[in-house]
Formats: sequence, C-alpha cells, structure tokens
Amino acid sequence: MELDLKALEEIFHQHNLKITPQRIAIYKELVQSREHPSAMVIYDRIKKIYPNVSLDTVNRTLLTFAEIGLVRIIEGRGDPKRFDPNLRPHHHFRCIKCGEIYDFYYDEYDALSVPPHLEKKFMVTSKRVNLEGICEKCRTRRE
Amino acid sequence: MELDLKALEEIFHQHNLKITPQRIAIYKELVQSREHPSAMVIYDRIKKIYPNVSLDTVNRTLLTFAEIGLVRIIEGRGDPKRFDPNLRPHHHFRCIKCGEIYDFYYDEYDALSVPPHLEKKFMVTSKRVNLEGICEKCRTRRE
DNA sequence: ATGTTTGCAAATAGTTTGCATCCAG
DNA sequence: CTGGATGCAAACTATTTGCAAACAT
Repeated sequence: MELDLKALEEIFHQHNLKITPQRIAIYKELVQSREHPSAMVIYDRIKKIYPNVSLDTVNRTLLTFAEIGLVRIIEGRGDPKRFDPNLRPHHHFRCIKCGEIYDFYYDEYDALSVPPHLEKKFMVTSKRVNLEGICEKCRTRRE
Repeated sequence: MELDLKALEEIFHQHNLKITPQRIAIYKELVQSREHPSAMVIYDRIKKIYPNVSLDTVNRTLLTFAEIGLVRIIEGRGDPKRFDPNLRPHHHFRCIKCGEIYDFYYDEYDALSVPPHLEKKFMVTSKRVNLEGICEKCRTRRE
C-alpha cells in the first residue's frame, strides 16, 4: 500500500522532483502515522529528528505530494488539511466526537456504479463513501 | 426540501434562537443559492440588501445553523467552509476543475448498508457518497 | 554549475473572540 | 426590560508567498 524508498525515489524522478531528506522524512512520517495527520502534526514530529525543517516545507511538500497523486487531501469540514498516503481504494469513517478518521475497505463500496442519470453529464474519476458516527473509543469512554 | 418562513421560525423557537432579520436573510440566501456557497459568498450577496450585516454574523449564523442541524457543512478539502441547506438525503459530485458541487439523489446510495465488520465498532449516523470528476461545463469548455 | 528546494519572515485568507451596543421577546 | 444577537476591531489559525541561501543532480 505505501511505497518503499526505492519506489518513492522512482516517483520523484518521474515528476522531476529532487530527492531531499525533507521529502523522504515527510513521506515516511505520514505513512507511519495512522491518523491522517495535518501538516502541523507531521511538522511537530519531524522537528525532533530534523530540528531545522520548516513548517512551510512540510506544507509545500504535502501539497506537492497531493499534486502528483502520492497522497490525498482528506475530505473534511475545513480547518487543518489532513493527508492520507493510502492509495488503495478505501473509505473513511469519521468520529464526530474525537475527529479521528478510520480507513476501511469494503468491496461493495468500491463496486458502486455511477448513477445512470449522471453518466452523460459527469465524468467520474473517484468514488468515496464517507461514514460518520461515534467510534468505539468515544462510545465506551463514558457518556 | 427547504423550509418556508413559518417552519423556519418554528425551528428557531425550538432552539431558543431569536428571529432576527439577519438570520432570515442568511437562510433565504443560502437556500436560493444552488452552489453551496461559503460564508463570504453569502455575505457579499446579502450586503446589497442589508448593507450593514457583518461577515462575522454570517459566519456565526451559519455555524449556529449547522449546530442545530438546519444546514450541513460540506465535506471538502479545507479552505472556505461551504454550506448546504438541503436536508434530504443526497450525495455530492464535485468537479475537480471548477470546484462546483452538484447535489444528486440516488436510492441505491441511500440504501447502502454499513460494512458488517464495522457494525460492532462504530455507530454510524451518516452515510454519504462523494463522487469526483469533470462536470459537463468544464468538459465542453475546451481542453 | 544551475535550477530546484529550502528556511525565514512577512503576507494573506478564513475564522473566531471580546466587548459595547442593540433589539427581539 | 433583559438576555441574547449583532457589528466592529483585534486576535488567531492555517496556509501561501517572496526571496536569498543551500543543496541535489
């Protein structure tokens, strides 16, 4: 699902992007974070290893990644953009209490067909199902 | 689908919200805009009729509406929040060129079942399908 | 070498907040 | 009357941009 270093560098080459330590670090951090972090969250973590990366670089890099299709910007209700390195077709459940976003896989959703009445008007390139509700943690955690 | 004045005032009462000209105007403007406008867009339009409403009021009002479930904040990729007064179950197609968001109705999507493996863990309160692609306008408009 | 990328600082966009005034009930 | 709602200005958060220095190729 995520790329190893070799494949990552290959992608960079394909898009004429230089292989910089920042880009590698940002991608790695994003991949091993399971919670679809924002630029700020990634920045905070990376700072500990590379104290002189700037938040701007994290932002620019993530946007670059999004442009070349390496990551997706998650659909949400504004505020900090959050990023998803998972390129396999998948869907999201968002907890309305804690804001956590969980990936899940479900063939039935992947196989959804485009509504016939839209097919003539729109060229559909992506289909995603977004579920919302209360996650396990928040449900058991009182209330 | 949208509420008439009577019903709207009724809703306000139910939530102990006062009936102010600003709230009425903002709701009306939102309802008759078919393009899921942002606070700023609504503000610009309303200003022409009520030159002294403030953008803050528009923002606060829309957030209040969202809290009481009168409107929904649309799922998007950050930046300006956009609002949807359509309470009927429906889904969205977003054009990746122009950013326009189109409502559509499709029983098959409404009837989606929650994946069995999630049912134990999550309490699902909302299911939405988001399609993306190129809309008719952008497809015919060259390129 | 050289063109891209980076870090910094400043600018911008969007939204939120504090507070005095105003107005709906 | 009176508490909630509004308008204004300032604060804040997230993101973007200009530019010189640094780095990858």
